[in-house]
Amino acid sequence: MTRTRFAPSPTGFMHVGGVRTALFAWLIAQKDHGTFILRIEDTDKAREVDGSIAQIESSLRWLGIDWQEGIDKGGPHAPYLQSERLAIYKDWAQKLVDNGRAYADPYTKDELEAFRDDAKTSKQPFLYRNHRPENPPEWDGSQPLRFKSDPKSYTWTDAVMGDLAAGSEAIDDFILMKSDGYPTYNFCHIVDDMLMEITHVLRSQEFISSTPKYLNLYEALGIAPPILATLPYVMAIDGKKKLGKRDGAKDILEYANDGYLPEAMMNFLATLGWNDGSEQEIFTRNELVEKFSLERVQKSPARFDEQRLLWLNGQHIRLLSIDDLFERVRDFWPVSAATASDERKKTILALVQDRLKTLKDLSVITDYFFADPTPDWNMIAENKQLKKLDNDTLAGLLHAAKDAFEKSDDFSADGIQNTLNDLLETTGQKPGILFSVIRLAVSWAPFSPALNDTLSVLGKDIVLARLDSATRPATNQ
RNA sequence: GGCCUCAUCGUCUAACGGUUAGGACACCAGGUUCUCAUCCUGGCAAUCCGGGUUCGAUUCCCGGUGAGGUCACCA
Repeated sequence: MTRTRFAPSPTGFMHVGGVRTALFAWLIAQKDHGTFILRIEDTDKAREVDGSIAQIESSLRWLGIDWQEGIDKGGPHAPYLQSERLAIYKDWAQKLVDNGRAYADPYTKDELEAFRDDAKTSKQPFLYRNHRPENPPEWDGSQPLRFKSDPKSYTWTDAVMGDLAAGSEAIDDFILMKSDGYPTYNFCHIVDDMLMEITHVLRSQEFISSTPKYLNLYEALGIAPPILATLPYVMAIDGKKKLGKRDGAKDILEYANDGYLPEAMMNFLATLGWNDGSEQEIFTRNELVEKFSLERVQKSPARFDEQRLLWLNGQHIRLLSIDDLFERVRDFWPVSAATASDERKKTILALVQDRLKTLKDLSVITDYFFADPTPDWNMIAENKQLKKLDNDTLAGLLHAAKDAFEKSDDFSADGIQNTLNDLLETTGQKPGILFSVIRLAVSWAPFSPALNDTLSVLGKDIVLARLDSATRPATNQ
């Protein structure tokens, strides 16, 4: 049974790179009806940031990634917080000491630094094992504990990268336990993955160089490594660097606040470095679970293209039913909509659904439905059709429209269209002029839905009032 | 510097050695009685370079080049 984990360290918010790793691990577990585990790797107390764990959890929940085992849920291999598992790591470290596969590091920081400087000046890679002490002191926990490696070359198969190889120079005596009593990632992730029966380890590219070290440790521990899958980086769109926090990677929750749909984000992240081989671009969550596979993950890094994310967001907004969309946009209405009924809001929502790229767009493009807009005469002066008309003509058109609507009993969209068509004949104007005048007079907005729909939703009283107030200043000018 | 990895339109990508190298985003042009958006149609645009292997290489091999990673008491 497939068991995967996402194991972030609580050092701040989640950005898209980290979320994608979690997503891929979750997808393969879902696909196999397996288990997805959230483990928190808090072994570096200096870098820890308060509130990170809660933020990681809410980021995953927002995206719709749920876990079956974790610090909040418990599970058969609890605890899932590494700082609560220190005794376990110490036990395993002791086993390695007893087997002669680990030893205390006797050097001071300065001595180590000197070794490194030597390596650097002679343009050699630094290998601690070249300085392995002959008679290391007994490990009492106050010194770092190092792995006594068995340098050899390895070939292994990566679920994404295929066959990989490295020589013995990639193997070194790395630190297992730090002098503060905490284990290093290099050690404890291996212990935990084994104890938690993880079947697939997914992580990003930077770990590829240290994989031979891990393979060496797996051997020393006498355990079979899980399936390893290396994910290529997500790159910043304009740079050649991987997308990281210091390069402007945004908190994934910022996208939620900016009106992005979690299913759009999931679709975007999944197809960033993966495709199913078909020409399908839009995937629902279920389709992703069904179709995802590590074999089709790209080997090379992909750039984070926000334009594509924006497009996908629009596509997913259009896929939603009005009722569903209505639930999603609750926090995005303009303040003027505060007293409007749900029914009215849904009617308006149906009109603007095709115009939304993000949920945040809702506020600006619906405001004039709820509150009287402020006339902006420049919109007429700058309109390429209307600026040619003199004020009397404009006022005449507005009066004609007002008269026609006043007499009309049918204020449905169809009825209004009939009135508008009649007006085209009686005024002898082109739609480009007549409709623009009316549209601006009732909305004073740069754009709006189809005129008949807009007027119908606004209602007869408001339409007449706005046409009237647009007439007066125009005649006075 | 050693070691490791990667390489198709600007971007994301497709193409079990044989295709006019396909699709999508973006961009440009046109269409849908007004605007914006949607939708539709069309356009622009790519196999890093050099050698092999082969009747035939985007595809396989070798060598360059370029990019990234790694060589932490960080993960």
